[in-house]
Amino acid sequence: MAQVADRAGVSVMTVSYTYNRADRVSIESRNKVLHAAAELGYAGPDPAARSLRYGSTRTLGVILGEHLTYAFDNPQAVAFLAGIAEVCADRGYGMLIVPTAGTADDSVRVGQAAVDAFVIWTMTDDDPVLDAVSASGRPAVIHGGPARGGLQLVSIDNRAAAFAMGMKTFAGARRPAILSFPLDSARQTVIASGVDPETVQFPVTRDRLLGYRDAIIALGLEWSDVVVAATATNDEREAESLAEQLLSVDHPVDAIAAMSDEQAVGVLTAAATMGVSIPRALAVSGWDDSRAAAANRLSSVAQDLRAQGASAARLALGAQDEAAPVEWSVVLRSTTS
Amino acid sequence: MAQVADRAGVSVMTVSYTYNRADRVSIESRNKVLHAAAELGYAGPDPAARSLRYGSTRTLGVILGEHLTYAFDNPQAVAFLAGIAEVCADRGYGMLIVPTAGTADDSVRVGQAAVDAFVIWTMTDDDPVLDAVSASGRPAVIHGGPARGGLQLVSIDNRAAAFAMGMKTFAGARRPAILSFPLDSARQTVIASGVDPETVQFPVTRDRLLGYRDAIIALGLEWSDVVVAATATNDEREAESLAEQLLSVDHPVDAIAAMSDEQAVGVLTAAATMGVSIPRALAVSGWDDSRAAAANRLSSVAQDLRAQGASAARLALGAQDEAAPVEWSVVLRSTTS
DNA sequence: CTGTTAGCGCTTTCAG
DNA sequence: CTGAAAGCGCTAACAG
Repeated sequence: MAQVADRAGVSVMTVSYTYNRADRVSIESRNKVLHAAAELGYAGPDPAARSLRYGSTRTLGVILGEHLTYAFDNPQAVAFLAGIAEVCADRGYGMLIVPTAGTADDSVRVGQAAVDAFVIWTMTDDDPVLDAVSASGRPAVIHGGPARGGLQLVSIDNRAAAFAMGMKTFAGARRPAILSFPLDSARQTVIASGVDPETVQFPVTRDRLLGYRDAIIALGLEWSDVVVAATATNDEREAESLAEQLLSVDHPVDAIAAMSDEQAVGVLTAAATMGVSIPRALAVSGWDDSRAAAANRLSSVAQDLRAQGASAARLALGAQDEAAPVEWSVVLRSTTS
Repeated sequence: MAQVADRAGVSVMTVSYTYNRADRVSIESRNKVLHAAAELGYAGPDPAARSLRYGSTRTLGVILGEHLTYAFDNPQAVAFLAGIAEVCADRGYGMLIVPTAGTADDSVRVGQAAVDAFVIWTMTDDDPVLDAVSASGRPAVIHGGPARGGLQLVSIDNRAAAFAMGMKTFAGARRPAILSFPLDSARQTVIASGVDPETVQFPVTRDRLLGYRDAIIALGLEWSDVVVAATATNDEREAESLAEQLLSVDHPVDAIAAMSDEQAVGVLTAAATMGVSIPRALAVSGWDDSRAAAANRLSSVAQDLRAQGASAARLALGAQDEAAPVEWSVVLRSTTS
């Protein structure tokens, strides 16, 4: 900038004004500056220097709890990100994806991220990255959970929603089952019964299991009999194969509540293949009320992830008045009776 | 940092060393510093100040030519992003998504992005954002196109690949058609014949149309007879509905080359619904050789978008030796004869 | 092992 | 409308 000022025969302040307060500069000076800049290949004020001076980077950090590949594979996460992006674009903020690799460096990266605030996508309760975020002293909003002192939370009440949907899905069932997201960071495919929801590290998954358990108990069924099948990723085909297993035993399950529409559609495919009648012999419900849910006439829990992303971003960037609880609803179609 | 130094009774350099060259500091001083930092709630060196001092932000900028929602909806784009993220995570770089809104501000945002280099995902030839990138003087790698002086390019040879696949898909056909991505930024759904590929603004789409035309001509068919159906987005259902139209006329088309596997699967669904035999009455080919392609026994052009993302990121970040052309191949399954 | 000095490129403040 | 001075928080380079 000093060079440009020299060449244009003005002071640095005139150059600075030219880029920031065009109205404070005479057209004459302005032209001289722009000329000199063009000759020197100067493209405008250095963003890093500005950030230092302003004390703000005008950038929002986004931390994905899962490996980036999983995150992008997950339509819910993608909708959430799109909501964040919308707010960033709107306010002229950049959106910095902090790449986490599940190693100790992650915390370092969080500390070194040049951002004004963070939005965090679902992670485990004990993730050290959360400590790094707290330590950084920057505002942060977590989606899903875990709740954490000083960090704000944007989420539907997963437990209540799971309870509501569980009451519909499991109504009249004798052998209900749950198709779950992974129960721990090992992400192993498991089929088990009598799972203690409290041992699950992912807050969203835990809350949903708790809600389903509430429903099971309210319906007079025995939680310890309920089979929980957890997939490694949110994958339709994996869900299909698990569902086949659940349906091909002597006393097959007669209701499956899934944690995503992708999983639920996999269940429907398995049922179709095996000639199991829906919802007579098997009730099925999904989660998120995606296009796939509507297309398959699937009952599903509706929530607007995109709006939640936008809301989380606004909150992180300093909107105070947004503590309104997030809405959800149970959408009943023809896969539950 | 000065405050921490004061409180710890050392100089600022000792504080700086504590965070950057722990080995250059005695354990004693180190502890004093960390104590003081903890008391003051100091979380380590300010990233913005560092960027200024280092002359580098350790952040890679990513510019998506399409609206973010489309970009995230597109599995190819997502794979590409995952490849970039991988390299960033590996090198400790941040990944800044520059939100573009299709307005004049976009160029401003590019200029103000605090990044060392850019990776750009397919955009139109005349996008002003490209000028902003050039003007910023930072290294940039474009995926797909357009080629641009000074900017590097990572892409398969779309024209050659389309030619190769066209020769297989259209072989023996009498009424071939092409299911295309949008032909211009208006993104309108259109069905037309005799489309001039050169008028198409998106380089990737243009090159593929050129390649298909090469094949049509090589097979002795008439390009002006060939129907080009362009979808508004890369959507399976939209492709299905377009395919239904192409198949429900008096002389239905007998070969459809699509530009994505999602589109091609939509075509297969339409054919199944209408009882059209594949590949006897209708040959179909897709693009990208996704999991869906394998699952549907779909012939498809294979390319590794994730690897291309990684390669683009490395190139942007300064790898010199990577000018190797990107590989692709034609995978023939049972939807072509 | 620790400290001093200088300056990265910019903009706020205040004075013409 | 334009400019001079000061300093944002940090670290390279060089002493001690």
